[in-house]
Amino acid sequence: MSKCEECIVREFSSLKALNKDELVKLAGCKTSRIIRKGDVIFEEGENVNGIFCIKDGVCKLTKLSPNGKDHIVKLVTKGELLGQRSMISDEPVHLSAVALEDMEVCFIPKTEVMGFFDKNNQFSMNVMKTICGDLKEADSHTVNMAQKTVKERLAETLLYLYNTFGKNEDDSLKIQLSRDELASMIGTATESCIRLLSDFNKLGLIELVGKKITIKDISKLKKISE
Amino acid sequence: MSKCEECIVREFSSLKALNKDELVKLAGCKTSRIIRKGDVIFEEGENVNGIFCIKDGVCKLTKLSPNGKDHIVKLVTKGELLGQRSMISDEPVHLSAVALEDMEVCFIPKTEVMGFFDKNNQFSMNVMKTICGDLKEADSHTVNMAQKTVKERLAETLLYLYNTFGKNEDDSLKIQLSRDELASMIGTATESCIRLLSDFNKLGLIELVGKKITIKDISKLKKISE
DNA sequence: CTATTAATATGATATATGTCATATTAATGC
DNA sequence: GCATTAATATGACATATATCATATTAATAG
Repeated sequence: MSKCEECIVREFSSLKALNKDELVKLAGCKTSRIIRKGDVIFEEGENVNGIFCIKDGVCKLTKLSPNGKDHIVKLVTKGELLGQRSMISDEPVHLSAVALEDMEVCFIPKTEVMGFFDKNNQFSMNVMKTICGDLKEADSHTVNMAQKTVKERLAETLLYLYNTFGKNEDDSLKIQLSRDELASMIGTATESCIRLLSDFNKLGLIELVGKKITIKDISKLKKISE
Repeated sequence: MSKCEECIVREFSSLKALNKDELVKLAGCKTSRIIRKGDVIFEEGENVNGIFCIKDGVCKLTKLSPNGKDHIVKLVTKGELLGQRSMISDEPVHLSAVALEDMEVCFIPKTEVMGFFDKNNQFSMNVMKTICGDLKEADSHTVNMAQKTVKERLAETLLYLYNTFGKNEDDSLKIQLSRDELASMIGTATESCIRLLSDFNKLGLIELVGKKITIKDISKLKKISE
């Protein structure tokens, strides 16, 4: 069983507030899992009863809309936690989590984590700040969806993917999303997404080679995204 | 100086976790204010350094989008708190608050509230749960904006206003929003909002008399909202 | 390696929604 | 009470985006 002390999640997440004893205790109750690309970690409405620590990989959080389409609400990557809101609210998760790449995660049961809230105020504050950050981001997304055009949202999302997940040696975006997934992030039809990517390509803002997307003109994309 | 013990905000908000001593302390440091309809309580980017307790009235929380239009993110009413996220994140507020009616609010300085986080775990949990609820709601709004039509959103919003704020003796919606504000809630142009209201009126789903809106057919509105 | 399926791409068209113009009505100040 | 401004309403039109059809290309299974 690997040590939580040296884990990347401990370094970047709310867990950084835990002391040695607490981390040892954590290591004792966690379970590790390998998750394959496309696998479902949990599904909207499920009772998760704990949190996931992402040691490696990226997943999408999606929400089913009444019309039956999935919408990608957020991408979550290594170093981050999953399922905090649901645990605190003591409710089923309101989003589904699906791996976009092979992942390595640990699961910590709710009972264990809830104990830290009582005993470790810094941990509580960290979790709260994380969720507050999520809330701010969510509000901003809502306004973007309501006020920006699809083109603006696409430009913004491409820059977000570039800034958050970086690029490969050939400069293409490191994170691989299907056109369908990209469309589901920006809230549009797949065809519209493809069409606009095609337009951006023709304008020299990006380059499309197979599934690979390469950002060519950051400043122009920024301008388009407003 | 009025007592916090008997205040409606104490009854409904996270503050219900506070004991008598804590409430007395609160009463000593709070400042009361009357706010007139249309007045700004705080503006996006401001440092608020505390929270507001809404004793009476309703306000809108708005966010300015890059294109210069305001979007109404949320309505907040008596019994609720304002400015928690900003206080916890230790950041400027990311939304503006403007009174939709005459309001009565109390302001509690940050220093005072932050003390409760350390000493009163139930209070911490209450605040966390509130913010988690806001987050869930915000995600749901994002998906609605991305996936639903303006018509669906209008129907949904009318039902929300009806269910949350109730009706007058003449059955019209208690809360008074201008067409402009309603449009800014559902994320559309004022003219489109007016047009759809007009359509709903002709279909007998609602009744329009001056600014007053009366819900006539809840189940059909529900159907439209999906 | 080939067959089958899924993903990407593009055209044609329909439709929802935004924008601009202009009434009409209500609210407000003097 | 009248003038001025703001809010509501409606028409005409432009345009962004969705939908449906159909290639084309890539991925996958057998």
